[in-house]
Amino acid sequence: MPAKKKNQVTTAAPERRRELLATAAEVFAAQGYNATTVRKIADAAGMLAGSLYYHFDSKESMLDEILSTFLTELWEGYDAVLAAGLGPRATIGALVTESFREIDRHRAAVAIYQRESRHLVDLPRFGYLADSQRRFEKAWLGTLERGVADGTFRADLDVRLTYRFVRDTVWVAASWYRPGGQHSPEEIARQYLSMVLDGIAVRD
Amino acid sequence: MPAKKKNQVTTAAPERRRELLATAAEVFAAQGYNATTVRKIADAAGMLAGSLYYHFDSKESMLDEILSTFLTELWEGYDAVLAAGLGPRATIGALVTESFREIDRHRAAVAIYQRESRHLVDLPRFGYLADSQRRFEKAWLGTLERGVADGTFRADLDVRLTYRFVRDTVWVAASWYRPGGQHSPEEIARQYLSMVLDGIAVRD
Amino acid sequence: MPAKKKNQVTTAAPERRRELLATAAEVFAAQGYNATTVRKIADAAGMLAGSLYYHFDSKESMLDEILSTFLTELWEGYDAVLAAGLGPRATIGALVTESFREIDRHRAAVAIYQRESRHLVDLPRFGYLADSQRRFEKAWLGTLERGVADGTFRADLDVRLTYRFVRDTVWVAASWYRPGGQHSPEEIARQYLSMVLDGIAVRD
Amino acid sequence: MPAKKKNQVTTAAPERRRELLATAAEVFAAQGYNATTVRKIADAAGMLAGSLYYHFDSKESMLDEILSTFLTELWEGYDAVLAAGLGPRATIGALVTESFREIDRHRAAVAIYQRESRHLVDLPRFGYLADSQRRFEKAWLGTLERGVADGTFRADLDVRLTYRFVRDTVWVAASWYRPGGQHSPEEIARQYLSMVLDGIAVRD
DNA sequence: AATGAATGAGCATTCATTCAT
DNA sequence: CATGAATGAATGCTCATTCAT
Repeated sequence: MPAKKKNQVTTAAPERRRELLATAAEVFAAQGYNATTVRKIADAAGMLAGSLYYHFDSKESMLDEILSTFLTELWEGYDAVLAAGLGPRATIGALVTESFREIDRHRAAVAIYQRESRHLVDLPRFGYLADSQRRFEKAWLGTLERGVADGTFRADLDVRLTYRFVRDTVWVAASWYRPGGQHSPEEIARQYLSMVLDGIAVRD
Repeated sequence: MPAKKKNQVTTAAPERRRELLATAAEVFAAQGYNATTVRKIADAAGMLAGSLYYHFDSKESMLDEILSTFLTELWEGYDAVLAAGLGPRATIGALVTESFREIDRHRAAVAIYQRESRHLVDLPRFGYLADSQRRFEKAWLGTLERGVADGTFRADLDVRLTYRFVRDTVWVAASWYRPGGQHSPEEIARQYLSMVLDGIAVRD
Repeated sequence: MPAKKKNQVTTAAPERRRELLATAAEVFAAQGYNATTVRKIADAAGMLAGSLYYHFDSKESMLDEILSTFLTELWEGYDAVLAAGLGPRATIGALVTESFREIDRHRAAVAIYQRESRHLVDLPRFGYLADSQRRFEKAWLGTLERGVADGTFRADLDVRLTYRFVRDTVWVAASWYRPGGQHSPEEIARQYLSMVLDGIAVRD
Repeated sequence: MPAKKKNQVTTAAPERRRELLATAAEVFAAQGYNATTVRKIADAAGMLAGSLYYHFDSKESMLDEILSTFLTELWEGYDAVLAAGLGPRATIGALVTESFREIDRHRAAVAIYQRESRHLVDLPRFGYLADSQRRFEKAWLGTLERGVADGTFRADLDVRLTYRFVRDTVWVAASWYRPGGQHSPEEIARQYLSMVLDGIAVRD
């Protein structure tokens, strides 16, 4: 969705570009977008601040590219799950698992998204964030409602509240998750699903 | 904007201070601490930027006072719960309920805390944040472990993971909760507890 | 020379005014005029910054009154010396002695004068500083020239250089002189005169 | 304003730094450190205020570099004199001459030093000023004492008073001295020495 | 591709001053 | 006389961005 303008040299090392974006994403995630100066990114990349402008139009366009790349990949995964025609419980399970895989792959982008998306949504350039949020809500809320309708999920809970609960529960994990830790994304997904679906209390 | 006639001389000053802090907290919560300029706070308070310095030493000291006031009140509530000698399940219930009450009373402070505490911890001035986090973990993790030991909570889940799950689940609500909405803090607490303890799936 | 305007209440405690000016002079001398905030003066006087404006029009008018009071008194002393019709050597001696007496009485004012007069001269309000400097130069330089003419002072020295030498030698003492120290002003004057007139080397 | 064509690449940078420091020193000397705004320095250098921060960390670090550069050079000269093993009278002569040469070379730095060193000494960063003052006193006072002991200088004068007299007499000259004037530093030194050593009065 | 140097807008903070009470 | 609260201009400094080399 974000347009890459002014890049006359499309053939020039897209590899370098990806490296620089990964570096920028780490710094954004660690310090926050606003608190991250272009100089810090440049330091981390071993160059001078001005040199970054050869590769990117602006600090904002780096953020844009980081977030849009992440969301594009996220939706590839989600769309595959949603197209599989699974039942409500299996769909929730697959979405949660897919989400933790994305957290594993794009930890920095997810952390940035969590922290910054609320105010970015207002900028025209980041309109796709709002689109994504709408699709996101539709996918999760719809699945929950289908599950309530067919008796898979409890009918005595407020569905919107439940949606927020499940959504937050998953994504907030990006704030403490570190790739390569003791739990694999799939293992974390399994435990989270178990808690969300069956609760933490022992059954009577 | 809130028109408060000046009280009988002696109570006037701390009242103004509280008003200004409430204003600042709203702006910090809405825009983030770094992105909030002193001018924005002053605008919201109907005065000029420099005038704020008659009441406060610095922007940072406003943040400090907002957070420390909130944490002081939070711990009054938590300490009362922990001193009550309840069982694990009732303790978790009371902590969750108390937490949502605090979110109701200090929504802005909680949102600020969520967004900023990670990097503030490094500043000596905000050392009490680290103290609070330690006590927090001890209270929640301890209660969960007691519950696993006495058979209240499931033993097949990773306790640290469960701790994070419950903790985040509760506090992240500050990002969407709006006081005066359709659910009271107690109602939200009840639904959250029901999800966390018993799960969202219908029991077989 | 500086006009005291807007003091409707001329009968009101001139004593208090003098106290406040003495306080201000000490702070100006210790920290420099620019680095002295009105609040520091008020602190030293045991009141709030705004309250000083009941007594004085501005920070600058305090400075004005301090310097003009000092110069008025200085010229009373100098004029008496110059009117006495002494010879060049006795005149220089009397001027030096009188100068150290002024340093003793107005140490703060002298220190302020030394530090600030150069740039104050440019302000219309402080035009009397330039007048004073001209009269000063005339008195000292004239006396030196008379002394050279009548064989009292050496003719092989540049008179202007000698003038600056004697002038600086005396006044710079205000930067280290502390009233009530081990040397009286008269004793310091005697030693200074001895050095300036006869030199520090032992005569062959 | 001083048009220097860019040197052969490598020498360019430190040259610019030196130019900017010279400009800053002139403004500091003319207006006082506190009264000098960064914008004034920038104006004098033909750039914007913010641009100075590409070259220097802060206004204070400019002052620091100006003073430490001056003191380093001063002590090179003084140390050479002190190491020469001259008698007291020749040592005083050489020190005075060297001092006027430094005033000639670093007029602005000397004026700044005179005006600001008293309060700068308290800042840890400027601790070297106190060191320098101690060495300074040791060099001059020691030489005077040696001179009194061997009969070169008068024994009837207070040595500390004499020290202050000689010290101030020399350095205060920086406040009126203009390089390129009618007297060379050496000529001024000769006249000063003649006055200090032999006095301005004609010998009986 | 990258550097060095500069721009210009904006920021937190200070401070002399004002004024109703 | 003095206070408490505010003003508004200025200050040192930061930072995204530009651009000639």
